[in-house]
Amino acid sequence: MSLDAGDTHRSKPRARRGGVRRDPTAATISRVADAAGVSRATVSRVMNGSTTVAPELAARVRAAAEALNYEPSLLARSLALGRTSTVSLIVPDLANPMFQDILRGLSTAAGAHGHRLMVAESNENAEAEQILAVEARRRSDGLVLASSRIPEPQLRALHERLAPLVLLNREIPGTAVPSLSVDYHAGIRAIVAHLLGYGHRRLVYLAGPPASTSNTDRLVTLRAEAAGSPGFDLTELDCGSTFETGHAAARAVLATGATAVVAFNDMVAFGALSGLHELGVSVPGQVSITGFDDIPFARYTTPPLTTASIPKNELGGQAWERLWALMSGASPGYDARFQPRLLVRDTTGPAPA
Amino acid sequence: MSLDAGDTHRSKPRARRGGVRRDPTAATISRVADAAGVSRATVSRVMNGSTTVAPELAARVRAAAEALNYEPSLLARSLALGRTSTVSLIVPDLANPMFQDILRGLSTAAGAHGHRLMVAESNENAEAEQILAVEARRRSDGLVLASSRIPEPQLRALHERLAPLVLLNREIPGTAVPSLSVDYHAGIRAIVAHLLGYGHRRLVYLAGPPASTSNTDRLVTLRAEAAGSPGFDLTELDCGSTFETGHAAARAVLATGATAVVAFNDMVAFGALSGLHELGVSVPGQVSITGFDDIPFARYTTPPLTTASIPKNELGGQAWERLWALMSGASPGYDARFQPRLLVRDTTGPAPA
DNA sequence: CGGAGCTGAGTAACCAGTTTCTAACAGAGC
DNA sequence: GCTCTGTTAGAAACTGGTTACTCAGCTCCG
Repeated sequence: MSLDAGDTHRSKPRARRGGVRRDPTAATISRVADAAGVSRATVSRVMNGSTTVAPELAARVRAAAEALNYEPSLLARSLALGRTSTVSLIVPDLANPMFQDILRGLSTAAGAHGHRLMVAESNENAEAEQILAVEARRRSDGLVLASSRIPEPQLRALHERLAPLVLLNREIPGTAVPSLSVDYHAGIRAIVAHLLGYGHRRLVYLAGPPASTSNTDRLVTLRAEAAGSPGFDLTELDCGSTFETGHAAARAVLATGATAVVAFNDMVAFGALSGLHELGVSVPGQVSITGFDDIPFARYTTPPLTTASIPKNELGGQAWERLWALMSGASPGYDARFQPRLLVRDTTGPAPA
Repeated sequence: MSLDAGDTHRSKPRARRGGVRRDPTAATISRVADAAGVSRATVSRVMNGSTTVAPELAARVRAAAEALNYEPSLLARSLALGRTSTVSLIVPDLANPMFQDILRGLSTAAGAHGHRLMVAESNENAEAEQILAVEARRRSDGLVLASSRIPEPQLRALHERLAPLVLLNREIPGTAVPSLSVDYHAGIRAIVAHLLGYGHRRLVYLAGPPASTSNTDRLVTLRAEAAGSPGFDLTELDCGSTFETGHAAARAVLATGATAVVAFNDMVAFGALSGLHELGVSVPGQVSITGFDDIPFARYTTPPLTTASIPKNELGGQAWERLWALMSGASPGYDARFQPRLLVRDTTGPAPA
C-alpha cells in the first residue's frame, strides 16, 4: 500500500493533450484517491460499500471524501454501469390531474426500487411526443407512455427503439409491449345506462382530442349504444380536453336540444357545467352532465360531478411493475384492463318532462 | 486515409480485461467507425456537423450510422462535454396548476435554447425536497426551486452545492442567488382594500403550508392591515393548499362569524366555496371569498372566483433567463418582484347588513 | 522545382467512474 | 522455516463519447 499522496492512480501521468478544460478543483474520484493515498479502485469500493477494504483504509477514504465534499458523478457512474436508474414518463397534458395521479403512482413505485422518474409533457402534440419519447428514453432505462397520441403506424415503427416500454391507455396490437388500460367501453355503457334510466333520450357527447384512442373507444361505444336503443339520439360535438373547451361548448350543447351531456373527461364536464350555469341552465334540472376519471375536485364542484372513477394510482404502480420486469429481463405478465366505477353524484337527474 | 474496415481506431486493441459486460451488438461510435472505415474522431465530427470532413467521407459515415441505427450516447457525450443540456425544476405540488404554468414557461424557454427540463415534486416535504434538489442538480446543469419549503438554515447551507440555482418565491438574504418572486404583500393589500371597500370587517384567513414563505408574507401583511385598521377583525385558520383542506375548513369558517374569506390560494378558495355551498351558505350573499394565483379554472367556478393574478409563465421564462446567464458565466441581472393584479369576479360582494 | 501554407483525418489524451486481474503480504499448516 | 492459501488493494482495461495535437499530402508561390 502506497502512502504517498502522489499521483499514484494514473497509469500514465503525462502532460495533458486532448480532452476538455474543466474545473480543476472539482471533487473527483481521482482527487479523493490522491488525498487518501489510495487508488481510484479503492475509493470506488468504499463508496459502494464493498467489504473487501480494510476498515482503517475505508475510514481514511471516507474522511477524504468528506473533506473534499466529494459526490460521485452520476454521469460517469451511469456510463460505466450501463444504467441510469431513471425511468421516464410522457403525458399529453400535465394539467390533467388524472395524469398527475398516474405520475405519482409511478414515481412512488419507482422510488421504492431506487429509481428516479423523469417527466415530460407533449402538450397533446404527436410530433413533439415522438421526439420527446426518443430523447427521454435515451436518458433513462425505460419509458412509460401515458395515453400516447402518436399515430399507430409511427408508434409501431418506434416501439423497438423505445423498449423497455410500457403503454397506458394504449396498445400496439400484435406486439409484446405491455399495456395497461381502462375499459372505457364499460365505463361509457354504465354512464349511458344511468342516463337512460333517468329517462334521457337525447344525449350529446363532448368529444376529446381526436388523437386520443380512449376518445375513440368512448365514441365507438356511444355509437353502438345509440344504434342499439331505439329512440336514443346521439349528437357528437368536437370539443377537447380542458376547462376552456368544455366551457366554450356550452352554447352548442344547448343548441342540440340534448338533455344530457356526456363529457370526454371531468375537466370538460366542469367547463360545460360552468358554461351552462352562466347561460342560466339548471344542472341537473334541465340538463344532466357526466364526466370521466374522477379527478380530485370532481367531488367539490357545484353540484358535485357524476363521473366514472378509474384507478389512477394503480395504473402508475402497475406500470412500474411491468417496466421493472422488462428491465430485469423477466416476463411483464399479462396486460390488464381496469374497470371504471360509476360514481353517481349530483350533476345527473331525471330528464325534464 | 485508411480504407480498410479493421480496428483502426483503437490505439491498443488488446484482449479485454476489466470493464463491463455489455451488449456487443449495440451501436456505438466505434462500430460506426469500423463500418465506415474511419476513426472515431471522424464519426464524431460528422455527427456534430463539423465541416472539416470531406463530403464523400461524411456521406459514408452517415450511411454507416444509418445502417446501424446509431444514436450517440447522451451519457458519454455529457461526460465528455461536461454538460448535460438539462435543467431541473422542483415544485412542492404538481397538482397545483400554478406550478404547472411555471413549469411550462420554464420548459418552453429552456427548449428554445436546446435544453431539456427534468421535473420533480417534493409533495410539500422539506426533507424530500433537499434530497431531490441535490439529486436533480447532480443530473443536470442547473436548478430552479419553486416555492421551496426547505427551512432557511438548510437552504443557506445547501445553496452553493446547488448552484447554478434560481429561486422562485423564495430568497436567501445576503447571497447572490437570483430570486424571482411575487409581491404577496401588495396582492394581499389589494384584496383587503377590496373587501374593506365592500364593508367587510370580519375576515378569516385560510392559511397555507407553514413552510411556505409566501404564506408567511400573506400572514404578515394581513396582520399589519388588521393592526392598522380599527374595527378590522382577523381570524387565522390553519388550512393547507388543496381543495380538500379548503372544503374541510368550511364549518370552521362559519363558526368564526366572518363575512369574508381570504384563502391561501385558488384551490383552497374553491374548496371553501364548495364546502360553504354544501352548508347552504350563499356566496357572495352571506360570505365573500378570495383566492390567489388565478389558476385556469378560477374563471369557471360557480360563481367565478375573485382572485389575484400572477404572471406564472413569466416566472418560468424569467427563471430560465437567470439560470442561463448563470450557466454561461454572465450576470443574472437584478432580482424581480412581480406585482399581482386583482381580478374582481363574483365570489366577492357587499358585506351582509 | 522546392519550401511554405493549408486541409483533412488519425492518434491519443481525456471526461469520472467500475471491475477484472494480479501481485504482495500475512497467517496457517506441515 | 517454508509453502500454501486467502485477503486486500493496485494496475489497467473498459463504458462511449470529444478534441488538442500531429502529420501526410496537396496547392501555391517564388
